[in-house]
Amino acid sequence: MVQKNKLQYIILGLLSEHELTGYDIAKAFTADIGEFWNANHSQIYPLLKRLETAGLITHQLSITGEKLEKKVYSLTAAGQAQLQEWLHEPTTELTASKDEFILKLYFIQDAHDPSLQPMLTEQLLLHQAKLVHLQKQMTRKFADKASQLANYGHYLILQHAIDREQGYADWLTATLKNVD
Amino acid sequence: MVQKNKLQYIILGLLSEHELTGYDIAKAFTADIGEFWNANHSQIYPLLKRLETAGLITHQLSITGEKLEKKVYSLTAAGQAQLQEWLHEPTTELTASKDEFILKLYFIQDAHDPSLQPMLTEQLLLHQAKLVHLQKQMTRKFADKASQLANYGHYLILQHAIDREQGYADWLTATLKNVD
DNA sequence: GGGGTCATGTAATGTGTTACATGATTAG
DNA sequence: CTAATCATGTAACACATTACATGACCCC
Repeated sequence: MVQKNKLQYIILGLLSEHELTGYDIAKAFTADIGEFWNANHSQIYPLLKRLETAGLITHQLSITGEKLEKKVYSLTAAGQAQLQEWLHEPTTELTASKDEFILKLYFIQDAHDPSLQPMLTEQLLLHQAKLVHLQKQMTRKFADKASQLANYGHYLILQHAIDREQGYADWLTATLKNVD
Repeated sequence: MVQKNKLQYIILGLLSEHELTGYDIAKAFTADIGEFWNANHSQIYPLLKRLETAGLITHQLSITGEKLEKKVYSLTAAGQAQLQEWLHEPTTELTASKDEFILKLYFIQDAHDPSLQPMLTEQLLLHQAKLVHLQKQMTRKFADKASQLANYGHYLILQHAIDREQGYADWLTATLKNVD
């Protein structure tokens, strides 16, 4: 019942696609997954060890150049089963997104507060920049129908991220009009 | 840059409106603020002590009934200053929202996965229910223009929450159509 | 040979959740 | 009189971030 440690499922999920090193997994969070989850290598390396002890993953050493050792991890059958179990379990929690800007806004009582306009403008620029970044990713990764279907989940969440940023920007724009 | 304790600002912000007990503050997270941040009383009580030691808030005892003691906290001038500083500081981080459903979706490669349809439907019901809840709050709290202006920040973020849920639901609906 | 990246780890600290613990008041 | 809520706290644990630490490889 106690649904915990989601990072482990992300690791299992990533390994279900490709063999990866801890370093590769950490990088994934600066790329696409970073849109929906964050993790640092200091969290990942210990967890990889725990998952291996639990029999969900294994690794084999690989040498790059003369002596640089890499641990290339892959899923075991037990790990694959664990991943599938998580995927097919109901998802009933709607986690509150911790948005600092929204928090600040909440405490601005006065509709004519002079800081409102610059604050909203600052956020609008941030979200517009993110939107452009996401749209570039979309055209780069999913230009044709075939690539969309080949990695459908990824395509869907990228579309969702774009919609979300567009919605955020629209709300900011509409609010700015009322503030002027 | 040091990651700052944001909960402290929420407490300062809440106290800038009214005097409150720790219990009241905890309750605020099950109400409107819960949409954007979470905190339990076990986190709040120790922080209240820390904030008081730091001179940002004070409390006075109040007795309910025969002997039930309440600590009613209020902002000091230093606390008010700290709150204003935070409010007027730029907000440049766009925190990744940790959405477990999106995470699961990411790992579903196959566009024809049979679990896709029930998963999307489950989420749609959740987000539609939340949307209805938020819309009720909106009509209950901000029916007239005067109440909107009296608590403008609150009005804005409630509108944003509604837009967000509507956008989420729209995306799910559109995705379901493609999955059928 | 130097800067950026690849690669792996631990330590210290900070934040968040669940459980433990107690007792008073109020509304039905 | 009893269940729900009011009210406050601590302890243990889980999760997350930043800093510390080391060394190899690759391209210029």
